[in-house]
Amino acid sequence: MSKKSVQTIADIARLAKVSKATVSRALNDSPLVRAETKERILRIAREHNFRINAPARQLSMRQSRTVAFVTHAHHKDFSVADLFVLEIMGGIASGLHSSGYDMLVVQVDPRDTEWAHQYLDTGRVDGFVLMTSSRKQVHIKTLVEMGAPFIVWGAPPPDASYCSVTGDNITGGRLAAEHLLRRGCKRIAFLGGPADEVEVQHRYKGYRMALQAAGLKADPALRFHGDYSSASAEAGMQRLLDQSPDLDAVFANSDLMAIAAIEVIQRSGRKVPEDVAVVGYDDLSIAAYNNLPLTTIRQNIPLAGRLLAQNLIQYLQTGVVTNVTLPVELVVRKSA
Amino acid sequence: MSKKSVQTIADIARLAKVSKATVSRALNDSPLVRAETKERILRIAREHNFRINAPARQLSMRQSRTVAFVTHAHHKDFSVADLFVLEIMGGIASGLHSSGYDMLVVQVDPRDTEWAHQYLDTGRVDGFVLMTSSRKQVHIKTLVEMGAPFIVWGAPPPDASYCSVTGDNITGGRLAAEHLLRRGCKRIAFLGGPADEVEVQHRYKGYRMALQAAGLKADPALRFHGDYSSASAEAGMQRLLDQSPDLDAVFANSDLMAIAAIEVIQRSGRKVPEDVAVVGYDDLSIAAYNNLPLTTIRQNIPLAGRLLAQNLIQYLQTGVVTNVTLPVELVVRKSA
DNA sequence: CTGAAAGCGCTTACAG
DNA sequence: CTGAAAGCGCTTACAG
Repeated sequence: MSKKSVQTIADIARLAKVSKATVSRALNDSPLVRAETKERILRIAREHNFRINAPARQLSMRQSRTVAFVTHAHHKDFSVADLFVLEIMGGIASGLHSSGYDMLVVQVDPRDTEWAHQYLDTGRVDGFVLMTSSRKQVHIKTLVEMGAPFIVWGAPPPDASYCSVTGDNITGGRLAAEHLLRRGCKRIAFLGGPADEVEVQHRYKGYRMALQAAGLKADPALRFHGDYSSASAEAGMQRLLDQSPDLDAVFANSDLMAIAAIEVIQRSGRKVPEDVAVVGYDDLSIAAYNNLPLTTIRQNIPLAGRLLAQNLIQYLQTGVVTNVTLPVELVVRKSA
Repeated sequence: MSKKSVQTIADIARLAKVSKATVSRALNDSPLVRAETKERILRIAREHNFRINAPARQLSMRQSRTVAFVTHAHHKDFSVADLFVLEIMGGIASGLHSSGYDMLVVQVDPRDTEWAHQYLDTGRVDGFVLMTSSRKQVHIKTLVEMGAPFIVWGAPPPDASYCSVTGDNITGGRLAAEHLLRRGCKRIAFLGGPADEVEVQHRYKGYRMALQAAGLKADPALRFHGDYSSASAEAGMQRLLDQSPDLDAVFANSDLMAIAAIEVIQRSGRKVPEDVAVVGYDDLSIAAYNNLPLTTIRQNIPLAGRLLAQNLIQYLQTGVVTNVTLPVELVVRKSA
């Protein structure tokens, strides 16, 4: 109601006594317009609170400057199990925002194969950022075949031709095990995520390397793979304890798994970290807040989010494929 | 690359030997087109994997079918303190999705007053959903003055002319206190959120009503207001314990506050729930996962999210203003 | 440096 | 029920 008269570049053009083309150029800071003309136009636009129409611009330029953050909740609804998603999403949103991009969040049904088309072919988004949970091979394959621009959080296969950012999982596994060894632990269990994930394999590799360097070898009986859920961690921890009552440490593949493991350990009458030391992974905010603050491997999640955003945008604009590995660090608190 | 030939309704029109207008009508399921014509067009569109161009449609219809979820992280980045936001966001996204709307997440700087214009005046979104944290009076005022369509989570002032959905806070407070009274507690502390929030006032009112009905009166020394953060809850709980060492129960205004309170209580050498019973609020997923599972007042958060979406869309389409109050329920677990 | 004109891909009065 | 045409508000060759 305030400014019904000045809504389009045509209005500005009229006021500035130039053509729409010139207004458009001025607004886009084109070098093709004389400095004073540009200034005058910009001033008028500002005075009248002019805002360029996004859909018109998108239609004309054939790009949306919008990126879809694709995810699906672990269960039906988002819960604390999706805390990682929340934390990284903040970083992604902020990274996109600082480059003038918007973030659409799309929750896909894991069985849906049309979602990418639904968003890309309609011109609603320019690209996707995928989380580990939505990073099924079939999805990646579809995206690659479509020629869809995307970036994934997580380790790519060696021959991957798409963008990714991932933590340094080998070092992460090594750091966790080394810390535990330094504490004097000898029977260190590996409470892992899914065995078929590269990340998990890398963490195991780092863990094994550390053990070997200490003259120990990885005992298969001390290895368990869950799915990152608390439930799987509880079951796994129980099983490890039953099979190997002498274990004196656990390296869990996520903070949530570590928290669940600690409960099981405590319920068994053992003390953490005295009887069994536990190190987690991720350093989610909850790790520090936990009843027993977690010793864990920090992945710099907000930074990871920002890099996902930046590198996807760079890919969109230049076609450059980047694969970045983020350093991780050990954060010592109370659980080990 | 697969279908360079069939990208627009003009292509479909050519194939179906009708006009673009007819294709458009068929695609929009207009009653103005004969059933068989419609079917034929739809079939052709499907066969060629046609997807309508969103920006063109948005430009033409002057609406984006996109809604902004506006929030700002408690701290710089999202953390477990924003779990409520994550959980409700899931509901909102799913509610929007089922009506064919998309969700943009926009993180606003609390000092920014331009954000609404930036998204609405540019035609990027049709409306906003605001969380309590972004629901500052100044923002609401701006939105109302702009005539911006929006809905807020939280209790509106009695004379509000905008949409809202909120929990039944009076009943929530009453239920919590009644449960504690039923357990035999007599000295029940109120560990509240900000004193100036209607929600908090309502919860206090319900709490006071329950006490009065039991012949007790609310002791001001047992009342503390924080800001929902763990830190404020810790400080508050400590103070309450110092001032009133005889307290035997706490009604915390969020699950996160309850969890923090429990820690302080336990550190003081008291047992929960034996010495001090604690009830939380919200029933976030973390309430059940907590080391000591929380007795709490459940707000059906996913449902709340879905209603926020639905009612905003209804407002966008019909102008009908709704204010819904969601029932709450007591969930008894271990902490009280 | 600037403008006239075409084009982006839809929708929707208007006319039949 | 169907179509021709105008219009949504931008951008960008093209010509000067």
